[in-house]
Amino acid sequence: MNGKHVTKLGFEKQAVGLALSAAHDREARGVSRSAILQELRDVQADPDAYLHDATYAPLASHLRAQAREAHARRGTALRTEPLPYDVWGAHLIDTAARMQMDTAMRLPISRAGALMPDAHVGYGLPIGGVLATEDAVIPYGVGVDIGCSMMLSVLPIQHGAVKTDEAVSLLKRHTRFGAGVGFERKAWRGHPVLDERTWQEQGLLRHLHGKASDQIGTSGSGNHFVEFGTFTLDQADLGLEPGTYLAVLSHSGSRGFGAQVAGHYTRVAEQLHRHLEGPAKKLAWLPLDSDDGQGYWQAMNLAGRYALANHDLIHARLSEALGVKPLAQISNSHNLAWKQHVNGQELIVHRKGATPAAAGQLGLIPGSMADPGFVVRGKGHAAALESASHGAGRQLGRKAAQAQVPKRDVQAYLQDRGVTLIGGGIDEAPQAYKRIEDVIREQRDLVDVVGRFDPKVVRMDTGNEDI
DNA sequence: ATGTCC
Repeated sequence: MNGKHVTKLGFEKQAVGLALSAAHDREARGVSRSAILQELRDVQADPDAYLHDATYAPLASHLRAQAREAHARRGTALRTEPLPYDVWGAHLIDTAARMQMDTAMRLPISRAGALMPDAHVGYGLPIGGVLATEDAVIPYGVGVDIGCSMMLSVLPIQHGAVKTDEAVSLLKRHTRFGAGVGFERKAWRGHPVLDERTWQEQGLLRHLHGKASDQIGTSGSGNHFVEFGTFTLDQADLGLEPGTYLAVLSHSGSRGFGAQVAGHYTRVAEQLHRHLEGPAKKLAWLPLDSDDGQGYWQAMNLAGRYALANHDLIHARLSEALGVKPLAQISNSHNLAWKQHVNGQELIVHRKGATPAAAGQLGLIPGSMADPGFVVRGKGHAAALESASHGAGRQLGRKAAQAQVPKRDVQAYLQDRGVTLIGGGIDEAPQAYKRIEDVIREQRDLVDVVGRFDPKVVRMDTGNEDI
């Protein structure tokens, strides 16, 4: 037996050496050449069956790894030209975000996409990007804050019946903000999501259950907030009479748990796609039918449910402190991937900072710390992959905002609108965001406005510089 | 977005 016999069977690279070494082993045991060649063909045909074989295990395990890599690289070259996609509010979107979306539309797994009017640059896929892929999921197509979401509770309380001081005190007592933060032991409350069996189904999830439990019911940093405000309905909807109500609006995500899930699977995806370079590097994907693809899908969906559980507890604590039950509650995730039929085909639709807006579907689109947010109803626009913006979108990056926006301008903006702010930073200044009215106007074909929320008392994490 | 490297 020599290398020629083995390469003739189709073994490549390191597999040649491993096959040869196994063959010599069998020869030494007196097995005939033709029998050995048949054994090698059998291992080749079904490596899984030989993973524990005394002679062929190393070869079998290597063949399996080769097959996985080949599977991951299947059709791996980028298209020369991006697939066409529609853009809403193009004049509000900078070139860099458009270029990121172009790169995403060149991936071999991409089938359709759209850019929302709040779009701006992110890692990999731009924020405000919607991307449909076939049989593959991109961790950075969902983003770091997996399951980041909104929730609104409309309360059976006259607006104005809760004074500013009381609202400030309620927010300080019943919400917690910031990286690594959880409720203190005596104030901690659990949630059924923490009892799901899913946590036991992956090593990574078992490992992160403690952190998730510590941080449940809290808000993060950056653009996350919890606020009291007035909710105005011009006509009866949501089971409510027209009028102005006291309401709570929150923006929160999956905290450290989701961030670590994102980090882990992004590394796995990048390892699988070492050939991806430049702007495409962060768009590395996982085949959905691979162990890692399934693992990400399971962890991502758990992070989505966990993020909504955080909102549940935020709203439960505040409602209970006021001694009321919400009249209506609305929520939606805007950083997640869904299985969705697109032109009759089931695809994976990534929304990274985009609100699901199927026909009739309710959603929440916030403005900024001192600008209105809107309850919207989707119109199911096919070219937008049934999506809308997730907010106003950044106009200035965090650093640019710190450098350009004077603190007194932010204070004046807040004062003009009668907004009281706890925490917050210049990087979250209203002046750093696009005008929400412009963004809503650009997507009138994607959503109808149902009602309007005006923030009055806002709590955020403390930014780099307080306002 | 995240105790910004499992």
